[in-house]
Amino acid sequence: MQDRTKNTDATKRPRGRPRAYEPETALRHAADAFWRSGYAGTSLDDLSAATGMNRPSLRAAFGDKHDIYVKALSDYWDRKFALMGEVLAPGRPLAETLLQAYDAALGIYFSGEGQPRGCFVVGTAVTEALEDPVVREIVSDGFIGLDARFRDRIELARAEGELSADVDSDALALLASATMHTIAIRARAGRPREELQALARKAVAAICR
Amino acid sequence: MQDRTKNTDATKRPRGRPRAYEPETALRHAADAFWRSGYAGTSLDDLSAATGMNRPSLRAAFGDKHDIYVKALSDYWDRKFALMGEVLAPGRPLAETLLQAYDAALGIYFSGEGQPRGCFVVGTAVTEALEDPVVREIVSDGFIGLDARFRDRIELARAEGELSADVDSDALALLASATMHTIAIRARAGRPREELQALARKAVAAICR
DNA sequence: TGAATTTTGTACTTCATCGCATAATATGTA
DNA sequence: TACATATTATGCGATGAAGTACAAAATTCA
Repeated sequence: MQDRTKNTDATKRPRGRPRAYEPETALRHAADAFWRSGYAGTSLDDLSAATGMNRPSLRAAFGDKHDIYVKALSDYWDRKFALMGEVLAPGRPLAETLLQAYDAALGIYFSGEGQPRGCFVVGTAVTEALEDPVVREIVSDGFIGLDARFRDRIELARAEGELSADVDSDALALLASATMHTIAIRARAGRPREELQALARKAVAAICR
Repeated sequence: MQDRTKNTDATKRPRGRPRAYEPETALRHAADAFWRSGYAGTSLDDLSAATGMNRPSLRAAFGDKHDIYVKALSDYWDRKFALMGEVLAPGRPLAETLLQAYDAALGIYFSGEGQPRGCFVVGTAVTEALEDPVVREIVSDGFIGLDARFRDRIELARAEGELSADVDSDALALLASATMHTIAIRARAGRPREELQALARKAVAAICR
């Protein structure tokens, strides 16, 4: 048997000096920094301060600034899609479902400590997408994916007779995505949460009319 | 009479060495640089290269980087509002009017040499709006102004019987703005112009249904 | 106890960025 | 022609940013 005096955990530790951070929470803190100031507006020192890691550790763990950003961006999409997957599940009226989707999004857009921050993608990645092919593809694929989720859910409502049979599910899905985008933009532009909730209600009513 | 041998223009020139640039075109070129790389991603050297002016001249003419950006942003809104004012004028069917509004917007979003660039506000200012109160207010005011233009035009169509009397003009205006925003975002994310034109057609059909 | 291993922390180098000081240039005015 | 004026052009200094080399620290393994 092996000696385990120094390792009280059940999990087997790797060999050298243990990490002083959890990779997932560190990446989350790095994302917070990017979320605040954007990609170009965030320095490695900012990331270092946000994560509590020094620059060499940051590099060893996640790569350079661009690598860190791409990881944070992908992680954001993952969480957003997971959330939307839950919220858009069938079983409730379409209007209620859409409203909850926007409410869930607002929960993310106003998740900053003290101040709102909008959508990570719309607020930071869209700016970089023009000159950064990697970011551009991640952003583009995400938007298309969200369109598809909305379309599937709306098409379901149409098939079940909740919407008139002659509506265009694609068109309504685009309006649903557009509403998400406009909320994301306005949140970062400082519009208050209640105003955006009211906007969502009006938009949903118009889409489901 | 004064001697005018050196001044062939009819306009009275100021006293010292003449400027080597036109302020308006220089500001436009500076805006192009910001439009490409965003506020934080653009250096004074970039602006210098884009305008052909050296840094001291830039500063003397427009102030520091932030001043230049704010001037470019305000100028962009001015031109966009002028364009929307023309396009949203009454006299044609609402659907045709909205379609032309999106077409005009696409004309701006694809006005870059060779490559698309999206909306200056959505693509660059929204990122800064979070931490820059001056930018935030300009952005927010602009969005609210565009909402109002759309609402007025839609309300006119409703009052004239073009839309059913029980539609909510505010709600439809929000969808019209949202459609503009989603087009702006997607253009910067690299979606082709034809796709966005098709999107606009579907959105307009759904809004005016 | 000591070697091996992995991470941390400090510091150094290089380059970019910004503001400003100063000289050169091009005009109008006397 | 000389001078005043306003701009352009060059360059310096301080600061920030990014990458990396190297020693110190904390752990596992023999």
